[in-house]
Amino acid sequence: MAWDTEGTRRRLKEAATVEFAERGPDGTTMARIAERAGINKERLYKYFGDKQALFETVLADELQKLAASVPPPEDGFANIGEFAGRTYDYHAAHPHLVRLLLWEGLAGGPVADEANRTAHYRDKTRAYAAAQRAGILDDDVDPDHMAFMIIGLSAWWFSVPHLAGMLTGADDQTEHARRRASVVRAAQRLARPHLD
Amino acid sequence: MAWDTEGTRRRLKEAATVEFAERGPDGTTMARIAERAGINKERLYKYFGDKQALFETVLADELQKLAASVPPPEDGFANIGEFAGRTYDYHAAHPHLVRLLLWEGLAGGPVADEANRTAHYRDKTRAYAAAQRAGILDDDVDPDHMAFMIIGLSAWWFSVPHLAGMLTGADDQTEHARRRASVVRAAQRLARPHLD
DNA sequence: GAAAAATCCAACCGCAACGTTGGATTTGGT
DNA sequence: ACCAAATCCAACGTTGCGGTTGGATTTTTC
Repeated sequence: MAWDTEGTRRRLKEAATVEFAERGPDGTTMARIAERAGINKERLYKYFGDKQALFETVLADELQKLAASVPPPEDGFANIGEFAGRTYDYHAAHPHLVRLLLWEGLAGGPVADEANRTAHYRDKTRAYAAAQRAGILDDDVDPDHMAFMIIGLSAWWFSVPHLAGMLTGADDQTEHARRRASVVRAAQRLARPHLD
Repeated sequence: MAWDTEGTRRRLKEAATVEFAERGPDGTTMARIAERAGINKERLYKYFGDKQALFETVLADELQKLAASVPPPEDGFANIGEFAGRTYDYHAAHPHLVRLLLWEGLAGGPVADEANRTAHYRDKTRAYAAAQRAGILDDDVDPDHMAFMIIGLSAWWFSVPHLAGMLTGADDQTEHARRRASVVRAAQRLARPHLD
């Protein structure tokens, strides 16, 4: 088998993603990551530095994937509900991400990849503002807050799943669909113009 | 000084609340809790058992305080916006609680005080359902999901403060007021009946 | 075939944490 | 005065983790 340094790096990062999402930065051990990847623990340090750096790499990577998978719609949020729905779908398919995000916020350490993320959210806010000026979205709520709350509507379900469970019962197939529908409706009600 | 076992218990619990909220179950050490309380570490075990049990006690206690401080309004959610605003205010004044809740969800261990909490949420859902039947709230979204999302609108700001910061800038006094206003408006738009 | 790079392996250091224990000391009740 | 309960104190055993290191082994490259 040929040397495959990119593959090694990727396998380590994937294992780290799973472990970090599951147990958090504190609960995760470098030995477990290596074991899960089937690669010697010592490789981790050569490739990623220490644990904190590895965590930041993992999180930055996963955020990139989200941004690539759920781009802001070309219609300028004309169908904001479906946009929120697609965000919900992404989180449902990749529950790692929200968990990593929460671990990061709770730990209170450095914010991974902060410059890029800030720029990304600036663009997003601009897009919302443009949609408001165009009359596609209501301007009842400031664009940055609207962006933040739309994210929240989708992600909240995966942020406190035990609370969701106590309120709604176990989330089987039908409950999952029901939740998605609620997210879509809530986003519409929150952001679409209406007469009141 | 007289023996004050209740006071000892309370001081330990308060110290534990601060530490657990700040660093989470993993990051918190029993020694630090005792040190913060100014009480010998060994007392913790006599009073609360092990670390996990202490954490559950702390969380159950803080949830009781929230329920006592922000009761469902007597007007049956006629002013749902202000109700969400008061919830936001409580979280702003007691940022411990959301953090404890998130640590619990992420850790994935046993749910503290599950029976009482489930009952509490059942009642809450019933109250929302009644308000919907009375025409005070829109029935566009199922009552359990509405309750869950209203909680989310208030708590999301404190769940991912670093994300909020990247979107809105630092949260000084004015930003704080702005956020509260957005929560109030969002809750109204989400739940109040309107013609569309 | 030799040198260089990637990987594995195993052991190590230092440290910090959980939970316990055995006793000394203080306080309260009777 | 005496006994029981609450507290303090200091040390312990054990476990586990982060990060490093020195070398053996395999693969690539030239």
